[in-house]
Amino acid sequence: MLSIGEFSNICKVSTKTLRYYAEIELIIPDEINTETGYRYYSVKQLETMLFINRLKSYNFSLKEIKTILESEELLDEKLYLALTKKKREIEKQVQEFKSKSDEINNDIENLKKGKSIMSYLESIDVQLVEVAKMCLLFSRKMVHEYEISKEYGNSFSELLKRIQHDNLTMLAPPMVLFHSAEFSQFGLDMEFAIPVKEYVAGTRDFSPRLCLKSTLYGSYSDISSIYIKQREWAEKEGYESNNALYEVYVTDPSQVEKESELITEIYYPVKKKRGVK
Amino acid sequence: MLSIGEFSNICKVSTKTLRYYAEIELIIPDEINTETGYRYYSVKQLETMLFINRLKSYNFSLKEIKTILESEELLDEKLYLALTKKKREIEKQVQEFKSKSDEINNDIENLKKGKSIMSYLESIDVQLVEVAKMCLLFSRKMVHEYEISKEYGNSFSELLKRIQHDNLTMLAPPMVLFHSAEFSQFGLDMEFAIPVKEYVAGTRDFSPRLCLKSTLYGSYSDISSIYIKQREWAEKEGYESNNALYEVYVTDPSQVEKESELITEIYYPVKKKRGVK
DNA sequence: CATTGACTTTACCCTTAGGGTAAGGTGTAA
DNA sequence: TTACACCTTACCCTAAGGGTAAAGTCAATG
Repeated sequence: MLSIGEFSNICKVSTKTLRYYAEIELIIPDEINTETGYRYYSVKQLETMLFINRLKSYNFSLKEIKTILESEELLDEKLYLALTKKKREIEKQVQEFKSKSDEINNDIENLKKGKSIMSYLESIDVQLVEVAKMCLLFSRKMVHEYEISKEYGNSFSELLKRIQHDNLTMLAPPMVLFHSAEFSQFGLDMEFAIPVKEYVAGTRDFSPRLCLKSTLYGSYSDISSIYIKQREWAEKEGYESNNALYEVYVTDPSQVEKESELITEIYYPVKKKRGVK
Repeated sequence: MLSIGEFSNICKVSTKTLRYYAEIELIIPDEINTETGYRYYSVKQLETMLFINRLKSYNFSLKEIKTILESEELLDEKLYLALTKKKREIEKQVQEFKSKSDEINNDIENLKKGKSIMSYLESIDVQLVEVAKMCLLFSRKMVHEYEISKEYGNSFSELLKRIQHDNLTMLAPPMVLFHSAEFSQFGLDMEFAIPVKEYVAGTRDFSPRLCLKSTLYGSYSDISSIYIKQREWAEKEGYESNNALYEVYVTDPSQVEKESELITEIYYPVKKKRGVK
């Protein structure tokens, strides 16, 4: 039997770690003196520790390692699945890290040229536009976060089916109106809509009037910079929010191959602030 | 002025996070109502938040971001250095992740063949050998962890200088004896030594007698598996530790290009346990 | 046999970047 | 006035241990 110190020295794992692992029942000393509480490990446990370290080096969490260790009989099958999954995770991470690295490089180049790394903000343009009244075929619902991307597909395909079935005339690309800015308990209050020519059941008038309009090229993850630019513009020019924000999907997300080809117009309905010239 | 909720919605950062950032003074609301404690952010702070998010996406810690933000005047210089450093970190990580991925692949292949992922242990061989008495030119000292790799170079080059100066005859590659298994407050008790033919001042007899001998090919990071195999062997055959462990550097680490070309012999002095046949 | 020094135990606090929840105060529109 | 949405602080939780203290234990030494 090996004391915790000996075990620690042999497998190069701190005693602190060994005590922690015993606590979470990842590897429990084969023998514990009931009087003194001293932990004694068997030589056999050295290999277990080696196995744990190997999985740890593959970025498995201790919880994951524990479930693998506990699966006695099917260990190799479980291990195979776990390794395959972990490999995919790691490869995804590698991709992410590489793009981060590219972005950093880009910023570094900008800095060398004396440009701020936030200079991309200047390329976002905000226009004040008057949007004409239109007739929307719409479908408004509360959508939960986890079903949001599914709901895009569902709702628009429903609307498009309706358009085809009733032989309606699409006047503009599909759009979504956000009647709430955030997820409540019931989800997000979204209105999926397509401008059509004919006034029929299930359509309504929509007249946003004055709007700030910006165009987002590429990934949706940069959306906040658009919101920010619009806010800044409004603040500077003395406008304030007037209605629910909406977006127009100029390119069809389901038809676009690369995220970078997406084009989305962001409309922020505003009105002149009272007391501002 | 924007309430915390508005600010949160615009830049897509949770209110919880905003409160936390205020607490650690990363971004403090421009105005705080002294009566109600309500936080109000300025539109200008939206861009700061965007900047923070960008750095966060590059894996900067909040502490790092804070120091960057605090460097007002030299911001661009500091930023440049920080980005360059972070890029190197990320690229290093990518390399590490890639080798992990390769190792996982290797394990997966083994599993497919029905071999355990720990099967590499079987290729470590442990031999019981009788080591002849030798005369060591030695230098024993307490070495701290942070100076250990430096100390390898220093100590051996001193010993080699001595050998050259005194015209001694080297009989075997350099070695290190570990008189303590772990770092104490004063470091690790290491004896750097080279077997020589001549008995002169600064030499001593060394007679380990029976030893378990294993050879480590490649990186030192796999050392614990060797220790473990030797322990297992000793346990199985009824031997126990008899003296300080030592290593022989068959290849000169300073001359070897790739880690994988390193060859190190691990000697574990043992004796037969009493009461075992 | 007693003492010393190395080893071990439990217990408590700390780390990152917030998430979750509760209890209670605030703002505003009907 | 009353809802109801929004805001506040306070407390506990996460993962994987590191650091430290106070106290108990082991083995070798004198």
